Amino acid sequence: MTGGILRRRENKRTAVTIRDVARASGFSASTVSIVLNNAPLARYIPLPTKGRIQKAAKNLGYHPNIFAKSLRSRRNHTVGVMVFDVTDPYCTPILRGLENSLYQASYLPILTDAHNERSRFERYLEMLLERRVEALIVLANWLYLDINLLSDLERPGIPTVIIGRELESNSTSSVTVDDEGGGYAAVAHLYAFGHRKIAFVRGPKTLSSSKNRWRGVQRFARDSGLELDPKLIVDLPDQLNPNLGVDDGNRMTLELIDRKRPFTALMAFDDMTAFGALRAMASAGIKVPNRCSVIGFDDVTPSALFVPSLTTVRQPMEAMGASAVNIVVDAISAGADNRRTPAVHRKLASELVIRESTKALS
Amino acid sequence: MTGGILRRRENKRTAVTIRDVARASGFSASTVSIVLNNAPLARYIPLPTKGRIQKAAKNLGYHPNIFAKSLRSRRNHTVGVMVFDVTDPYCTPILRGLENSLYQASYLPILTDAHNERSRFERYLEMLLERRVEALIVLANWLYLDINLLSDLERPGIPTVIIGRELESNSTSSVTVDDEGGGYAAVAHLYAFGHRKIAFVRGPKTLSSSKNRWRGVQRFARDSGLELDPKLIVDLPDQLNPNLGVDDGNRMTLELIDRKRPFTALMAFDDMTAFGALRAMASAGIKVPNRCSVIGFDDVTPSALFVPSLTTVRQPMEAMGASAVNIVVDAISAGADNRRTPAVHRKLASELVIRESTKALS
DNA sequence: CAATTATACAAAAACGTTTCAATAAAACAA
DNA sequence: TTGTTTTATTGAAACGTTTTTGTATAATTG
Repeated sequence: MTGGILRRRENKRTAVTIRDVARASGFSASTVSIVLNNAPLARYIPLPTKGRIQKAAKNLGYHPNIFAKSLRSRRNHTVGVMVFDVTDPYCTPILRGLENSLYQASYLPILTDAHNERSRFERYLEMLLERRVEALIVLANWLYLDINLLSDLERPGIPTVIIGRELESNSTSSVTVDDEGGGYAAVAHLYAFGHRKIAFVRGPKTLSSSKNRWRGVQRFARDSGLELDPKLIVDLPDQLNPNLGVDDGNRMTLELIDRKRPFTALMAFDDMTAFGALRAMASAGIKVPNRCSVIGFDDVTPSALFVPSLTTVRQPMEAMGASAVNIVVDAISAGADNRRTPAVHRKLASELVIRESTKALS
Repeated sequence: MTGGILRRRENKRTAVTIRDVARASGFSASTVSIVLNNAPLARYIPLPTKGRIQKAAKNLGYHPNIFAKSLRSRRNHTVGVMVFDVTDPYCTPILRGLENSLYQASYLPILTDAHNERSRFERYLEMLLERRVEALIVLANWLYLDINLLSDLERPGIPTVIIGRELESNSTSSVTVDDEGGGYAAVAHLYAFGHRKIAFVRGPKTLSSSKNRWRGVQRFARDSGLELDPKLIVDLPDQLNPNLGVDDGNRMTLELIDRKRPFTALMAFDDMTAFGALRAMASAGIKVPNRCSVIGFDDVTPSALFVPSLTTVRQPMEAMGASAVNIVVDAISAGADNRRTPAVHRKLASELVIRESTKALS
């Protein structure tokens, strides 16, 4: 009645094993294994034999037991992906990039989310290592707890790459965006549009990207002679939830407005902050971009949807994900050949995306 | 020099096994296993013995090899999570819910993203089954290719739940939101605010949530006597990318405006569509909510951030994720005890969230 | 005191692969 | 012819667990 050849030993829900294939094809389990895996020895096996074995395997619907396979080969084609907060829209495009490249390399990701809690991060790290993932990709978005996280990540003997942040010790690979260049480009854009009174909502001090973006701003200021007015600079507080960046951005912008120090453009730490700023401006009756331009950073998905759509500095997030996979996959195969690979550090260029929220001063 | 007791057999990077623990503690491997797993027999093992074994294990830094463990127990505490598009903001909160509940149950998720491609979905399904994931959670966001997907999902003999859609055949568990109730609540809200000329941008016809939300609208219309003007109803085209819903929403709204048929409120299929509508209104110079109210559906993260923030019908996404995990975890343990579980279908209530984009007619 | 019954542990048999070493036949070389 | 290499296949030994069964002792019973 069933189309296929068999149902398996009646009641017992036992899977078909390599020995079943051996029996059905009339060869030994060894030969079957050799043929089905195209092992080196397969060179000596004549075509007809191969054919019979493959046919038998297909007929029986044979799928090698992956546990047994892993036990022997000590590999499982799985990598651990650790994010600090999935709900951060910054994550998703990177996840997409990771997934896509992993798929092409026939790896599967185990996803963990630390909720920005150190203990949870450690527990997950433990779990992933116990499962013998072949590599670790850490998505360090909005990450404060770095001090000894570093040591945690250097312990395990598997390829590791961290996205979005470079560890002080260079021994762990990293993929970052050129924050400084991005910061530079952002002010440069405002400046080119004629803005001179520019307000800044900087990121939390402990975030390295904060520092780097600001460094870019300073460099541009020196290069161009732009004056950075301390009265127009505020800092986001340290804060564990990226989505709350909006509230902080809103609050800081209101404070800025409150200072009665006029400005015609505002550069926000990131897009979330910029959203908050837009809201603050709206509530203060300041039209964007007519009375004030606003620029963000990251180019998260909502930025294009907002009204007005947000001018921002795009991080090539999918590419960053792809790059990270690239690094660990290389390292994995190097490890398989007993070659040693040095850590690699890639810094990707950011790109200015001009939309509606910035406008030339008339 | 090293704090811990040992480095392992010098050069050979071989892990510490249960036999090492046995040797170090002076007991047999069986005993060690029994103690470390708290197997039933552990009842007969005196405390001192347990102590010595645990100490030895800790000293050696013993971690059971999970491959071997899985091979014996045929379990791996892993579930497959299949989404159709991670970049859909609707996914993230659900993912968070899934992750959180899985964590509590000590399961780890393998995440796959079908990119809305049938072939990719099938390949991933294959991969997950080969890995013997213990359950499957399918996140059917923005899903068109359901016709034989259904049969695919009923084949594998593992607990499966589908979020966001109910399959015609009831044999696969599902977690859905009360779309009809949500649709009802949405119009009811507009109606309560005095709106009578209401425009609708309905979802793609092939989406079951489209139909159900509309059914809710119709039911309210009957209940209240509200007249649904066909001239004020447009449909989103079938379309594979949820993020493009914004463009479509924009286009459809412009068309609606073009019809010169006045309306004071617009109900969009979902938040993405509503964002498009907001943009269309802005470009047509229609102020929201003063001249026209707009309501969405879903309550994706950006909805709260928009200016004006979006009134919408919230799907309890985290709860949906949690509920799905709940269902499969129950089914897994039922399966372990050889009990049979029937498919369960949960329909969660939606919740109206009133924000700035709707306003009472004055 | 003999006969049970608990208690405390261990040997060995799986689980399903892959791979090494062995064997045997065939092909080739001298 | 004999000896060597190539071709074709296999048995058995891992991989590191868990679990079943077995065997001692020690404690308990009648």
